[in-house]
Order: sequence, then C-alpha cells, then structure tokens
Amino acid sequence: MPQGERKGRSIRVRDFSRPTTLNADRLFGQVAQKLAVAIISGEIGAGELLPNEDALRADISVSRTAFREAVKILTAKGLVEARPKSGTRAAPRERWNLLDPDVLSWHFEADPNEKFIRDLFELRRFVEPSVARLAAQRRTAADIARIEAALRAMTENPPYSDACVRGDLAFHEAIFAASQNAPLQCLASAVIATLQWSMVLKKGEEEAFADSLPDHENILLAIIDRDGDLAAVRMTGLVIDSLNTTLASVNVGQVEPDKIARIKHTK
Amino acid sequence: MPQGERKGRSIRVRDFSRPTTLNADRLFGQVAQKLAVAIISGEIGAGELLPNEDALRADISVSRTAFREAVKILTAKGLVEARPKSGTRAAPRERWNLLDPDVLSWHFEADPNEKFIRDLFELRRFVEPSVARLAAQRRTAADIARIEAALRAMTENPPYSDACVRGDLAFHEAIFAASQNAPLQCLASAVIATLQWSMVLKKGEEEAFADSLPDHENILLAIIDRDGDLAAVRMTGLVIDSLNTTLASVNVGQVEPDKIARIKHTK
DNA sequence: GTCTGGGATAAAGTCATACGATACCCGGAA
DNA sequence: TTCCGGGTATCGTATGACTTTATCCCAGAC
Repeated sequence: MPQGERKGRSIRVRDFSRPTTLNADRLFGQVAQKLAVAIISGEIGAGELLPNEDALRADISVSRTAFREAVKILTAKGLVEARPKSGTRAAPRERWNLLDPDVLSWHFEADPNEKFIRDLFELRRFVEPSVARLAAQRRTAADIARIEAALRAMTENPPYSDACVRGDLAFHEAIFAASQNAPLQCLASAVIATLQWSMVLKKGEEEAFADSLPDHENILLAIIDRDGDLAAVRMTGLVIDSLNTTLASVNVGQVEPDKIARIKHTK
Repeated sequence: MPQGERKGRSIRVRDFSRPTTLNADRLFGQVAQKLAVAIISGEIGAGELLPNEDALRADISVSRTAFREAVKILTAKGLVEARPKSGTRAAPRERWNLLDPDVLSWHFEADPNEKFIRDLFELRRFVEPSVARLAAQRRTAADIARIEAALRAMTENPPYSDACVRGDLAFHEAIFAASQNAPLQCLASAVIATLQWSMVLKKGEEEAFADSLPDHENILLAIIDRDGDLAAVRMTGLVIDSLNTTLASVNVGQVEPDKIARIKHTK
C-alpha cells in the first residue's frame, strides 16, 4: 500500500507535537524554515536579510512569490521586520514569538543550548503546577478519561518508544485542556516542545522514566480527587525531577553532541 | 506640518503595546485584520473561508497577491488552515495562538467577553508573581532604573492619561525583562494587553488607581531588596486587586457597552 | 452490491512580469 | 562642507498563466 508507505517513511521530531502551521512539504514552508534557522542560529543576526536573489540562487530557484510568502510567515512570528522601503531585517530576539510552536521547533533545531532549555523548564515550573490545580478544580469525566488514556500509553509501551513519548506529551496536554483556560492552553505547545527535547536527551535512562511513572499517576489521582493543592505540589515535583534528570543527561553524558546531531538529522 | 498631523490623527489602543507585526497601513495588513476579526468574532467560525472573489469584491478590490499574503499571516498565527484542494478554512479556537500580540489585539477588538478577560487575569495571576520573584533575584541596576522610570511616569501624570497608562504597562514589562528569561518575556505582551483593557474599562475610577500606586511602589522596593518571596506576594495582591476592580467596573458599571463601543471605535 | 482504482476537478501553490511608491544613497551645486 | 535633487534599490500591489495536490465521483472488477 503506497500511501501507508508514504506516511511512515520518516518520523519527524515535531510530528508528536500539535499540528504546526508549517508546511514543510510546501516550497514557502521550506524557505521559511531555512531563513528562520539562519536567523535563530545567529547566522543572520539583526542585520539585513539576505537579498532574495541570493537566496533563490543558492538554495533552490524559488520565485519571488514563494519567497515573499515565506517572509510574511516570519514577519507574523516576529522573526523579521519588513519596513516599506528600507529593507527586510532580522528582528532582535526580544521580538521573536518564542512561544509560537513553529518558532520553538526552529529554535530547537537551530540553537538548542542549555540556557534555553533551562528557561523553558522555568516556564514549566511556574505554569504547570497552576494548570494542574485548575485542572483538578474543573476537570470533567471526559478530561479524566483523556488523561488516563495518555497515562496508559506511557505504561503499556516500552520507555521512550514513540507511543510512550506520545502518551507523555498527551498527558500534559490533557491537563492543560482540563484547565478550561484557552490562553493558558497556548502554553501547552511550549511545554510539549520542552518535554520532547528532554525526552530525546534522556533517552535510554529507563530508571528515571520508571521513577516518573508513579509521579504521573499520583498527579492523575489528585486531579480525580479534585485536590488542587496536591496536584500542584506533585506537578512541581515532577517538573523539578524532569529538569534534574535532563540536565544530568546533558552535562554528564558525553553523548550529547551526538544526540543533538541525530535530532537535527531526523528533522 | 502634515506629517505631524498624520501621526496624531488617531490614538489606537494597541499603540501602547509592543510594536506589532501588523502593518495596518498596508493593504495585506488591512485584509488580515478584517479576516481575523471575522474569524475571532465567530462570523466565520470553523467553516470555509470566504472565497477570495467574494472578499475582494465586497470589501475593496484587492489583488490575489495581497489576499494570499494576508492569509499567510493568519496561517502563521493559527487562525486558518489552508489545504491544497479542500480549501482554506477557519481553524478551531484551540489552534489559535492566543498569546500572539496581534491575535490578542484582534481578539479584544472582535470579542472582548468577560470570560476571556478572566482567563487572561488568571494567566497573570499565575505568571506575574513568579516573574516578579525572578526579577528580584536577578535584577540589575539598569532594571531598577527602568522600573523606577516607569513608576515615575505613573505618579507624575494624571491617572489614566496616556503617559500614565504607558508607565503602568512599562512597569510590568520592565519586571518581565528583569527576569532574564526570554520565553517568559513573551508573555509580557499578553499581560500588557490585559492591562490595557482593564485600564480602559476602569477609566475614571481614580480612587482604585490611587490605591494601586503604593502597591506598585512596594513591589519595586521588594525587587530592590532582592526579596523574591515578598515581591511575589505583593504582585499576587496587585493582580487580584486589579481583577476585582476591573470586574467591578464591568459588572456594576452600566457604561460597559458604551466603553467597549468606544474602544472599538478608536481602533 | 460493494469495494477498488483511476480520472475529472477545484483550489491552493508557484512562476514570471510589470508597475507604483518611497526611503536611502550619492553626486553635483552653492 | 553642507544642502539639495535625482537616481536607485526595495517593498507593495496587480495580473495572468501554469503546476501540484487532494478530493470526489464514477466506472469497472470482484
């Protein structure tokens, strides 16, 4: 069956996360990605954008249309600023919408440094406990079912397998959804991106994963009991543990460059 | 001087916030705004997008180029999803990047309902205290100067004047900046949008504003003292007070529809 | 009758070209 | 040296044609 083949032909890292707006199979999407990575990695750095003639001659011969649409996407995400006649420049980092799913994805691909991972974990540390508290207060039966299903995917599949990782991401996303707060839910993509990366970095450390399973389960129990404070405390513990094991993997493990290279390769 | 005239001819609500990517003076920007408002207000609602022929004939005769670039912007912000053969559809609300500055601005213009304001205050309630704690721990002398300058703008100008409002926004933004966490800083735009709206709704209630001034000052003092816990507690109090007075204005004041209409008018 | 496969079809995507507007650069004049 | 003016580069917009892609429907096979 050729279509099944096509579907499974390559697993991309960001396939796990929420559907992104970035059509990588479309031309403008490729150009946008290439430019974004160049900007985020600092290759372009707040200077003027590479003239389109360069871009389309070096990479692939893209028409002005595709190039402009790619630039429009980057503009919408704050990566570049196009001023009427003076030129299109790469924007300073303060302007980037770092919480945009695509920007996060590009950022990890371009410059997955430790400071950035720390910052994201800090965000998780502040947000996720509160979200868990809300979830405990507002969850419906359907929310519980969704969280349970995600947890089941984690326990019933081998650690760090695709299905297991997907389950972990779904676990956290379901808790966000149970919070019933739409703006808050937008942060789920940032959390998921963080999780995904920490999972890739930690891959192989199965004891750490096994330890985290009861923590997940206990969070679910607190949410079922509508015990917001307990859910928040337990979520705090989970995030801190996750940060520690992730940083341990990054610092101790000399495999880090290899892993990062592999992640980039599987993009 | 005609150019000065043009600058001051209309005060826009979002002029106070960080510079948005939305070029309202460009054609594609206007189309994007119009479509975005139609989607967010529910006028289009997850169905198929109005065929471009309709759009360009009804509103203004815009070329396919401008229309497509507008759609690309909306795609990048998650408001629409374009698929090759099936058409370009308005996306469900879960996909919207509600924390994007432009989307926030459009959301307030299209559908400033109480639930949304509550959700945003909830976000503030969770995030800002933690940010204040970080700011207290990491602030530099320059950060202090920036916060002080913002506070001065609040005290030295008449309540709810433009300069005063700008000062209030700058106060909160400066605290975010002092946290030294880039992803966290992206939430500043959401906080600022919330503040801006609550300020417009509260306008005229000068006693509430006067009461909040010492609160602001005390937060600054805690940050100067590097007392993170105290800064967090005080920020929590400020956010809660702000929510209460804002909701009181919305619920008690029968002026609400009038005010909202006026805000929309000044867009 | 149901399922499968391929072609018709419609919409998005891509390309090429052209023109208008304006900010910026540079050279000439005072 | 300074100021002014025109040229130029670049973005924005418009137009028309062609390509790609996925859906839908119908015909043919089991």
